[in-house]
Amino acid sequence: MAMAGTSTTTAEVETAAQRDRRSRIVQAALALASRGGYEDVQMREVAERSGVALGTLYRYFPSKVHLLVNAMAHDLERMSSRLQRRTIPGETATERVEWVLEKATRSLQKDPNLTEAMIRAMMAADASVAVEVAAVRSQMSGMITAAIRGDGPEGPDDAEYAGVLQDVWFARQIAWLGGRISSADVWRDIESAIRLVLREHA
Amino acid sequence: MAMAGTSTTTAEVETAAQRDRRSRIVQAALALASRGGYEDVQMREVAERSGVALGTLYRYFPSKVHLLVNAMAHDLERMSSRLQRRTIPGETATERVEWVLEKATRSLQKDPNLTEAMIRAMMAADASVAVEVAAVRSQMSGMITAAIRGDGPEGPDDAEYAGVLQDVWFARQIAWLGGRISSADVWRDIESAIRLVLREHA
DNA sequence: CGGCATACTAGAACAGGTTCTTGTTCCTGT
DNA sequence: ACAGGAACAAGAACCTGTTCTAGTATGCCG
Repeated sequence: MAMAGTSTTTAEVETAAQRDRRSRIVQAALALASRGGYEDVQMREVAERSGVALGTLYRYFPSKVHLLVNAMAHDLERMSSRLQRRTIPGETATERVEWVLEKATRSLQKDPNLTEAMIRAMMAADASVAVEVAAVRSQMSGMITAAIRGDGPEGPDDAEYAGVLQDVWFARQIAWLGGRISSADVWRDIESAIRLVLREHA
Repeated sequence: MAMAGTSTTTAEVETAAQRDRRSRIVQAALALASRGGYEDVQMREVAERSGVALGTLYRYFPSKVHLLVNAMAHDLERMSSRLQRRTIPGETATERVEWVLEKATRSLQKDPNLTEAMIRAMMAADASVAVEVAAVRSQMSGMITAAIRGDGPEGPDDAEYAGVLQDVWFARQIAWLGGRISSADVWRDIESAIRLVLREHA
């Protein structure tokens, strides 16, 4: 009885082959998402393309939503680390946040199908995906707060600003997916929200 | 050819029996949503409970999302017309908006399963549901702008404020559904967004 | 009344996400 | 090397939203 734990069980570590499978799965999902959006990411085809059995796919990602939210976190991570490697241009917080969010928006909307798949997955996420969703939000919050403070000190309300802006950002993306506003409106509305939230932040 | 139109075709009018069916369907959907949320609203059971064939259900509401968004619009309409019949209490725009949104939030969260079903449907809505979704948003915007102006004149930015607040409101509901924040946090975050957006509005 | 389009019923059929079953392969500790 | 369990493959099976089919009922126009 004693010493229950990490002996025979997998625990946390993955073999190289497993990292490989996981990566192939994510790549297949991204490719399919890019081709036809959320509904075109079919689990049977993801499995086939990544050369794993359907059951194995479900062992790695317990649902389609998990898979896509994971892929989104992965994408944002890349973008975020690219950002950290440079100074965000702009004199004011407003300018810097506009720069960052425009870059993020543009980068995502360059591939509308992929964006649609990711946003839709974020929206469909229930409590079982909380951890993955939190990772995505944390990435975005980090980018926004970094832009707010520029090279200055952190403000006490920065996190709150970032939260509201992120909410608006997602909501506008959904409105776009829902055909209620155009792609151009997305950016116009986000920009206006930035000015509204960050007014008086010279 | 001439005079195409409302002769034999159904056009817009519904017989009493049809209004009745439609109402029974919505009621059945609401009951099921209240029982177990979005996933418990199963189209076969809605059909059975409302005494119509599955095909007929789909004639009235072309998808589960249409059905639930419609139900939500119906609900908000009741709430909105109740609001219009009284004066919103509060000295400042902030107080009045807080009053209205808290009432709306509380009213919805009194039945969490029902709320979950409706919000999830709103999020899942694609372009084909744009009209119904627009109706819901318009109801909410109306309530918020009415609260902002109180008995005063309409401000030029009221619609924008209402839009941002509504985005935050929905986003916080989703965060709650996604298990990322608690029911109490929902209200705290919305309140803080109201103050942020409406600051300096005495 | 006789057509005739439309609405409706009952139920099968289809589609894609998810789960389950059976047999095989890989890894780990001894 | 080997026993035993975890991971995997292949595919059937299940569930629920959606669509389709065949037959029946209903209302309407001549």
